[in-house]
Amino acid sequence: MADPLPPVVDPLAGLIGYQLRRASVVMMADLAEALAPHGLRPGEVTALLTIAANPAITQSELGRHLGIKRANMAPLAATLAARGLIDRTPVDGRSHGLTLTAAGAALADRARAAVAVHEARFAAALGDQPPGPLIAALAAIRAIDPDRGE
Amino acid sequence: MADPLPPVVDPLAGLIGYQLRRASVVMMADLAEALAPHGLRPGEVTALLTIAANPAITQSELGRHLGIKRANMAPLAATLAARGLIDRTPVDGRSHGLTLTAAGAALADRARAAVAVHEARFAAALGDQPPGPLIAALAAIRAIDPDRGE
DNA sequence: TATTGTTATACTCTATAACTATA
DNA sequence: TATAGTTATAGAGTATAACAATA
Repeated sequence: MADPLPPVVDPLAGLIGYQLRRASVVMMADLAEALAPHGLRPGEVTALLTIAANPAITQSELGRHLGIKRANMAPLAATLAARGLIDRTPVDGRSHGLTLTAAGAALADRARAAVAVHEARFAAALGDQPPGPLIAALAAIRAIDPDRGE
Repeated sequence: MADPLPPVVDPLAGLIGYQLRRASVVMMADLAEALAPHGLRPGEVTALLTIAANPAITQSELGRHLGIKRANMAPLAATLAARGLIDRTPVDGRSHGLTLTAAGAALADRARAAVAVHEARFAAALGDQPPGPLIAALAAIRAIDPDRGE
């Protein structure tokens, strides 16, 4: 009979960075699928939900908070405005305050619900483990370079 | 005096997916910096270290294991071969077995050391928490869609 | 002088589709 | 019919540089 194939030896299994990256790819792909029916992508939802919680936040504040550079924030905000989801009103001569429109608030509500279902699926995968320590560990890793992405 | 700026409210802080993504970006950027002096990128190192641990592994096996599609594995393997880091020897008429050259093994050793230093910096950020539960949680998340990336 | 917003551009990673050759 | 490898191509996300307008 045929020799059983030797299993692949995985020298990366114990690496935090590797497992972090693989888990992130899986979860982002699942989130993208969950949001697609709403016509939204992950980055657009983080913007919508943060604007909902911070009316009149400026583009640069939003970008700093989400780790999105100004150069990449501009087309994102322009897209949301063109779709009638946010209003951009000048706060001074150079800053725009971002606020959800009624349509944007309604879509944010639907997106928030979709995100909650998606999150619950993954939280369940942790089994007995509560998500708190995981989130704390991830926040600690992020804090090593909090300015990454600004 | 000026009003203190109201702090930004973060509705995403409790989301596993968001923290996972942000932590992954920070850690991948740091890894890329740690590997740049060796002329390697993160994806190339995962390939080198996995080939080192699995001599004569085929491209498709390697890609399945690392979550890299065949279409993206081809140029990666071609680059490593062109740099003299791996040998590609036919196992049958259609598969290539990948093995490190002496230069590839030497570079893999240096890369492994650089990765260990990088990993230790991040493990230290966890403070009292041992990395085991974090890695287990990340592996559980990945297991929700283990075929992602094949 | 520093900040905000914008545009242009490039690089990396990931993805699908189509093709050839071989099992 | 399925698998291995390749090529071409497209879509996101992230990055820098340069610019105009404003603080």
